[in-house]
This record gives sequence, C-alpha cells and structure tokens, in this order.
Amino acid sequence: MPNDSSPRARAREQTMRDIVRIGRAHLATDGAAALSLRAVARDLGLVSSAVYRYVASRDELLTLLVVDGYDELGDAVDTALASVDPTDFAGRMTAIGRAVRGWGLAEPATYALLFGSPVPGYEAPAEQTTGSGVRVVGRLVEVWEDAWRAGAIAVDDEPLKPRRLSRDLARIRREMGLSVPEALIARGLFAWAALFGCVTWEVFGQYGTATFAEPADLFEQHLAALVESVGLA
Amino acid sequence: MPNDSSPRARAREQTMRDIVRIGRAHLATDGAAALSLRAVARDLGLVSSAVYRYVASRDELLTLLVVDGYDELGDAVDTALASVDPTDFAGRMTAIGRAVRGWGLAEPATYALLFGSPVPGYEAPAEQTTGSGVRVVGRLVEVWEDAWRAGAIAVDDEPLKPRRLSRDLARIRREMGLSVPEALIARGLFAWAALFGCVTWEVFGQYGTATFAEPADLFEQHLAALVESVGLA
DNA sequence: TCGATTGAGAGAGCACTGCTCTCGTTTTGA
DNA sequence: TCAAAACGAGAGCAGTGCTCTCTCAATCGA
Repeated sequence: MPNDSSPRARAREQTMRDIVRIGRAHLATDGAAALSLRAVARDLGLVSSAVYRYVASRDELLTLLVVDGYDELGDAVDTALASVDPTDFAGRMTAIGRAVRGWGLAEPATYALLFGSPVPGYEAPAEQTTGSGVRVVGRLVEVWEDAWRAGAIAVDDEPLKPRRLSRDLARIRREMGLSVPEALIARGLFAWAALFGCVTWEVFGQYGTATFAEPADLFEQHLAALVESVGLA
Repeated sequence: MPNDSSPRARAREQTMRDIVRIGRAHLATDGAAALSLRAVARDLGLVSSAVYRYVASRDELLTLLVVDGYDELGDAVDTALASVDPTDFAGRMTAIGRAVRGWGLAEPATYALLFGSPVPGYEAPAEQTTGSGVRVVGRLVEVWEDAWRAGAIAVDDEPLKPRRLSRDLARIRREMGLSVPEALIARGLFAWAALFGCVTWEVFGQYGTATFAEPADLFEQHLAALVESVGLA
C-alpha cells in the first residue's frame, strides 16, 4: 500500500480530481446519458482501460458527480444563508429557495442528475450520497424548527387524519428530534417538494412557450406562496 | 403511392403500432436512456436497419413515446374529471392531482420521459408534442377560470409587482382569453409546478428513507395545500 | 397486361460505447 | 535488493445508432 503522501498517492489524487473535473465538464455539455468514460479518458490523455484503475465503472463516476453536485448545492445554500438575519425565518426560507434556483439554473446538467429522471439501471448508493443529499432539506427543517420555537409559525397542533399518517409523521418527528407539530412536518414536506418542483419546471423548460421578461419575478411570487404554505408570516 | 387502405398501408400502420407498443414496454422496463432501436427490432422479428423504414431515428421513437405518454396522461385526467361534480371546483382540482399522481406511479418510466431530465441532445419537437402536452394544465386552467367566474376563489385583484411581471401575466391572460386576475395566474403557475413537484418527488423516490404506511395519505395533505394555494375553499 | 416505380427487409459496415483481459513497465515498501 | 503492487497500453468482446447496398415483392400507370 502506497503511503498517503507518496508521489504515487498524490498523483492518484490529482488524477481522481481531474476525472471528476472532466466528467463535470462533459456532464455540463452533453448531459448524463452521454457521459462516456472513454471520452473522459481521451481528455485525460489516457487509454480507456486506464481510467478503470481509478473508477470502477461508469456508474461510479456518476456517483462521484452526484456527491460533487450535492456538495456544491449545499455550499451554495449555506453561503446564501450566511448573510441572512437568523431571526428572519421567512428570509431564511426565501434565501434557500433562491439559492436552489440559482444553482439549478447555473448547473442544469448536474441539477438534472440530482433531481431529474433516475438514470436507468443506476441507483445512487445511499451510503455515499445521502450525507450530502440531505443538506438542503436539513437547512429547511432548521428554519421551520427555529421559527416554531420562536412562535413565528401559525399552524394547527392537532394530529392529522388518517391516524396512520399521524403515526408516520409522529415517528419522523421523534426520529429527527423535532418539536414542530405534525401538520408542520406535512407542510414542510409539501414545501420541499413544491420548491424543487418550481425550480425543476424552470430549469427543464416546462413552462413551455410562456415567456417572462424576468423569470425571477415569477419565482419570487412562488417563494411567497411557499413561505405562506408553511404558515410563516 | 399506395392507397390508404391498401394491404401494404395497413401493414405499415400495424407495424408502427407494434413499434410504439414494444418501445413502451422497453421504456417501462429499462428506461429512456436504455431504449434501443436494435432491441425493438429484435422483438419485432426484424433486422435493425429495417425499422429505419418506419422511424427515422431513435429520437423520433422517443417523440412517438412522448406524444403517446402525454395522451395517456391526458386521458387519465379526463377520465377522472368525468365523475366529478363540475361545480365542485376543489374536487376537480383534487381529481386532476390524484390522476396525475396515479398515472405517474403506474408509468414511472414514461413519467420520467415527460417530466424528468431532458434527454441530452434531444428536444421534443414542439409541433408534435405541445398539442398533447398542454392538456393537463389546460384542465387546471379551466377549473380556476370556472371557479373564478363562480366567485368561489378569494384572491386579490390588484396587479402584481414588479410591473414587468404584471405585464407578462396580463399578456398571458389576454392571449388565453382568461378572466381570472393576474395574481391567480401566478398562483396557478405555482400550483401547476408544485403539483408535479410533489408527484415527481414521490415517483423518483426523493423522499428517501422517510417511509409512509400509505403515501397517498401524505399526498392528500399536499393536495389540500395546493387547493389552498390558489385560494379555493 | 406489362413495365417502371416504390416499399420492405436483409446484410455488411463504420464509429462509438462499457468493460475485461493480458502484457510490460514503474514505483513502492519490507 | 526484490517481490508485490500500481499503472498504463493494447487487444478484444458485445452492444449501440445509423448508412449503404442489395434483392424481392407489391403497387400503379399506361
């Protein structure tokens, strides 16, 4: 086993970084389905079989890019949150939404890899991706939890119907150590899915022929609806 | 030119139907990216080059499947609407939502083709797909328009800010001949994107490890939030 | 009815893909 | 110093989309 700081180990790390970098570039220009290990190898100046020393398969390269994407999105959200007053709960939620939209529009191919169609025959291995994948929703939950504790959210505190749903939500509440009521968890799950729905709609061009001078204006309206949907002022 | 009802023409139509049918089967089992003209040809008992007599390219087969999918989804929505009291506006909107979710869960691969990542290098030709693609949102608009005319929707009738957004919404209103106020158009666009966001989240498994005894229960909560978001009782 | 045109299918072939295997060469750690 | 490990190259297999040419049958006009 080579030492961690041996020339060979450092060269290996550099090659790994190059593979991810070139892979990201191909992803951005050609999309996930067209991502080719052979093309990455060519750009690296290697023969195709050589990259299999670093990446076990095309799917593993996809996993690397998935983790890379989740991390970058998480960083974008955290950066946006850094300049928001922590007691401005609606502002924090809005900032998260804007950050997700901004990153999605800037990196549509990676966004599609994370939130678009599952690549057939490929399932992102949970142990490698969930850690980075839950960062955004984690930040959202933090906002709702903080807002609830501060009494800034108006929502019913009664159990939802039917009881089996109430049980599931209560279990999630317990497992995550939350103090927000069940109804807010349900509303949070809605807001989470709806937020990405709005961003996906715009990134994938599903609005179709409807054109807007400044699409961000419409998104701000959507954000207001999202903030409203969880009972934030 | 062969007659429209000549044996050759009828055989050709049958072969076209077979191609779409087999293509749908492969789509369902292997996904869009793995859709292979050669495999379709094998299942048809033809050599690969022969199917090019019917379908110009793999992308054209995808287009056929896109149109087929939009039509099937539109039929599902129309069927669901047929058994709803037309004056029950919230019920109509709920029925549309349930139909979209039900179809998406039943046909995840086709759903992914329509609402997931755009296939790289492939853009669905608008002239062939938009006709079927706007059916669902068309039904939604009908509900909101009817509800507004019946006075069943509570929403501000003042122009939205900024003015450039107001102009765009007013233009859409004029072009579609709507009587609903601008704010309701914006809320409708939100509800549209959010609805498909919720369905996509479930079809693509983005809820992750959070499990529900009956996911439909959660979706019903989401539907309530959607109905609420457009100002319907 | 006959000849020309058209459509359909088969087969070969090109360039590409993911991936495996073997073969030398270089670097590493004991 | 030397065996082991890592590395890169190359060949090869099976699959892909797509094009080209060939043959044969169906169709249509005169």
